[in-house]
Amino acid sequence: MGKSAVAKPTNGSNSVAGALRNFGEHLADNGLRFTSERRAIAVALFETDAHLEAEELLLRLRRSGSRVSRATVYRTLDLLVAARLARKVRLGTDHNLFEHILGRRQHEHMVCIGCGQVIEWFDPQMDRIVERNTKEQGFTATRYTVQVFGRCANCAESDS
Amino acid sequence: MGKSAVAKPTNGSNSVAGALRNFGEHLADNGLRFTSERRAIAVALFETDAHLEAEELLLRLRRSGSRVSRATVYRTLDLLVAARLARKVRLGTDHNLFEHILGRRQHEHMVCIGCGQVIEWFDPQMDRIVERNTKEQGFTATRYTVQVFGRCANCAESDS
DNA sequence: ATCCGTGCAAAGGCTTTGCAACGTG
DNA sequence: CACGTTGCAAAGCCTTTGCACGGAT
Repeated sequence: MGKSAVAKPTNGSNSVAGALRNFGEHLADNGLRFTSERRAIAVALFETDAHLEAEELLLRLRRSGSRVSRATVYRTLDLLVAARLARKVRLGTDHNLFEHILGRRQHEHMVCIGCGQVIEWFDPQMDRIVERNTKEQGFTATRYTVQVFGRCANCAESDS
Repeated sequence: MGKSAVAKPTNGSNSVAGALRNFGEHLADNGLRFTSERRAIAVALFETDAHLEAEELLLRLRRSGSRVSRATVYRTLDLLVAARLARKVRLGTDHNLFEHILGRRQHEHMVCIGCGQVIEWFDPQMDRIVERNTKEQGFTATRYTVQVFGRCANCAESDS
């Protein structure tokens, strides 16, 4: 398990530059090209800490003038995941969300079923629990995800 | 959180009868009918401890002579989930799996990316971790799920 | 030239839904 | 007779893919 990254400030503009460089290297290493479309998509994902669906990302790109296609968005997001610069997560809906992992440490999610808000959380004990239980089964874990559903403070309050 | 059920032997034929009764009550409470199709689908789900996709369930039903439609399978599975007799889970694929919860205690899953095997596990500390972290956020959790991906003992071994 | 990348539209795969026919209370 | 149910096929949705065109090496 535990590639528990060092805690870093979340997403400063300089780290975006670094991540772009990493993406470029990953592409080069695989004989792929760092096109303007790929760059635009990577930047759009890197510049937000939100969990975006492909469609929303496409929208943002279009609003900022990029004319990339939906297909390229999906293809590039897969590349970013392969490059370990992004994560694809499923939070109770029928579609995928993408989040970058620029200097963000490993974390899990809480999803408010009232307003949809997503809260990130991290507990150092999670690794231990997973490790203990997988070892017990002779299982070698490579990754795990936890999703908690419920109501956030605001929504719980407005439950009259 | 914690509706951590009492641990009971998994799925004896008598508990199936009980669950069918519960299902019938749930339907009656909501002005719905306990049809032969619904009964057949419930039984098919109750009699296995596996995690089934709707299609597989449909196949089993057809093999055993029931001529239910795919639509009815989906509709009934939703009813079973609403009745809290089944759970719908997503284990890394693009489709849902269903599992009954007859006297099964709360549990999480480990999925082998080699052979697809699903191992159930439970750790009493999970509840505490979730409780502690949600409380910290003023979040009221109603449920949570954990999925661990990796290789099972067999598959890890055959990694030459 | 070769090979990778893009856009578009079509195809895919799972799931839901509209609708007419059907059965029960 | 009313109303819930079912089956079928069609529609929906997100995501992937085939293909021809274009660009970079």
